[in-house]
Amino acid sequence: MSKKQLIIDAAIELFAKKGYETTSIQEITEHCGISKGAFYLSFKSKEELFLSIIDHVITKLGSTIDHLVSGDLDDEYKMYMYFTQLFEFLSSHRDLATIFNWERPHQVEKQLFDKLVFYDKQFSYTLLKLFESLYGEAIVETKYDLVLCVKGLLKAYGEYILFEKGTVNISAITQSFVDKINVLAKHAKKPFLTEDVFNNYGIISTYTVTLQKIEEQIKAAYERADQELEKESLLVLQQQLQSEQPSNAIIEGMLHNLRSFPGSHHISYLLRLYRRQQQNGKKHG
Amino acid sequence: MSKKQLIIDAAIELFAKKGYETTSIQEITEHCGISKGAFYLSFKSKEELFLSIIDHVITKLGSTIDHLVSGDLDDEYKMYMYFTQLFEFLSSHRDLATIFNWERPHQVEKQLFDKLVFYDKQFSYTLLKLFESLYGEAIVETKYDLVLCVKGLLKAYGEYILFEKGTVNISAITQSFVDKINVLAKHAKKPFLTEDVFNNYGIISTYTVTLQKIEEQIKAAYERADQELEKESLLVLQQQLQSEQPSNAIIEGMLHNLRSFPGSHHISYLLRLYRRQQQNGKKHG
DNA sequence: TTGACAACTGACTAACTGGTCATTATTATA
DNA sequence: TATAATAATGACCAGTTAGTCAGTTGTCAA
Repeated sequence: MSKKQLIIDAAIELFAKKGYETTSIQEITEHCGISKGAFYLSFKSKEELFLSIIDHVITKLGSTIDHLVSGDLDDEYKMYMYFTQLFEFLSSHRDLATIFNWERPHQVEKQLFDKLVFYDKQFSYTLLKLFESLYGEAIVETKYDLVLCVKGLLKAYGEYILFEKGTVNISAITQSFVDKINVLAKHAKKPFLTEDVFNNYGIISTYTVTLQKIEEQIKAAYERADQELEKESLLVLQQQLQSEQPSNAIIEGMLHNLRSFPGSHHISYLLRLYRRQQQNGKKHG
Repeated sequence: MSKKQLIIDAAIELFAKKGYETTSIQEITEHCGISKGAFYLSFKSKEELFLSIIDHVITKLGSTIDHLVSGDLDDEYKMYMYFTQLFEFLSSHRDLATIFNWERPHQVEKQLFDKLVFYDKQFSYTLLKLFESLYGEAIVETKYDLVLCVKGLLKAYGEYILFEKGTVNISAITQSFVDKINVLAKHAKKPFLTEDVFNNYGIISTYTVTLQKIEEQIKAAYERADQELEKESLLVLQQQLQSEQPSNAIIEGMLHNLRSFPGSHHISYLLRLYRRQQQNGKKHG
């Protein structure tokens, strides 16, 4: 196992137990039997470690779940599988999930906050699309409200899973969960979060990826990067985005160069979204 | 305004903005224009300040809501009013609610953790009783599950209120919320959290107040106390609890002596519960 | 065996923490 | 006004923190 992974694993365990603020780097290094100096060979700072862990969990969860959404399964079954995976992930990566559940970044820590807000919005958007294709016209008035409620239910169920020390019956919990979604979708007729209010709240659909936002991320990543290849790749990437006719191949190549670099997953995510938006724009325009 | 209140107000503002761990006493004292030494004239430590804030919020919320539960209003209306008060409290004490929502004590901070867990259980219990008297036999299988779900929904709605900077339509939000509870109570038929599972989870009804637990709290309070009257009152209270025939009058008197002492509210809460338990025990035994 | 290079160490720094206490300012009392 | 009592101060303490860097150790090719 790489040193980086060793540190991440120790940190996840300790952050889950004691919290980010109250866990010192000293403790982390002691816990995995390396020196303090060695830590700074792998990470530039404590904050970078934390960002790294977030990327870690997003990548891990994303790789098991993302393909589900884009697959062409039956919608009902898709939803069932989606939450099964989610609950399974929670129960098999309890420490990781505990950190996510407990550790809330305050607005002060800008980068961290933005990132989590972004993933949250993405998640909401995924749910919205799922519900739209499942229930169609029936929930046109209540769909935004439904998303909010389902996220709330998820928190309650998730917390139960994290709390419960023994094994959890994932199948039973998922069935119960999906039942509730069906019930709410079918019978709840007094939405609070309608589209109007919703746009103010701005959880989901109003979030558009702009070139500027991506460039900000690239710039931030550039400052964290230390290897030449990474730095150059980020520069090339930025140039491509600013040019009139960006080359698909070069962009893909740069992302490939950056794949082991913390934060690159987020950038490529943004890029994918951005391109999808552009295509939709063309279709509708 | 008393110095204590001045500090509490400043602390609430800063804790909400920056978090408990990352807010220093220096910052708090600077924010209200007093010296560091003056802080320690009002509070023994940073932790006591935090415990004080919790008591503060519980007392504030409790005094506006508690009488509702014990009053003899129509159940449906009672539920509506209950959540109205709750949402109103959230939106008019946003900083306070933000702290409660974001700041999670880790098991390490034993006293704090116990206290919050306790209030959480109390809240669950209140909901359970409310639902039982509202829906009766219809939810006998699903009531524990319903409590869990409602708490989840509450988190989602509550977070929306905290997030939303402008004014919030409390009436609309409550109607929507109550509608969801009704829908879930009527139609959700696949409970996950049945009584069995529930007892393991142990959120609610399995929580029994023992004399030992109360004595622990008194002991902890004794160590925090600095005035003679408080100390003596706590000692007398403990003696009364241990004696064969505790005197109601003395206990009430001691609680009265302690009413301005942080934490006394919690102790009297426990005592009320304990006595209720004893009475129920007699009835059923 | 040598030497170049990378990996690693842990004492060290500067800043900050919660908390203390001798000193000073303010107020009440005589 | 003089004296006692109380309130408030901020320099100071011991401890901890993230982060650094001169020096040691290990590795491997020549």
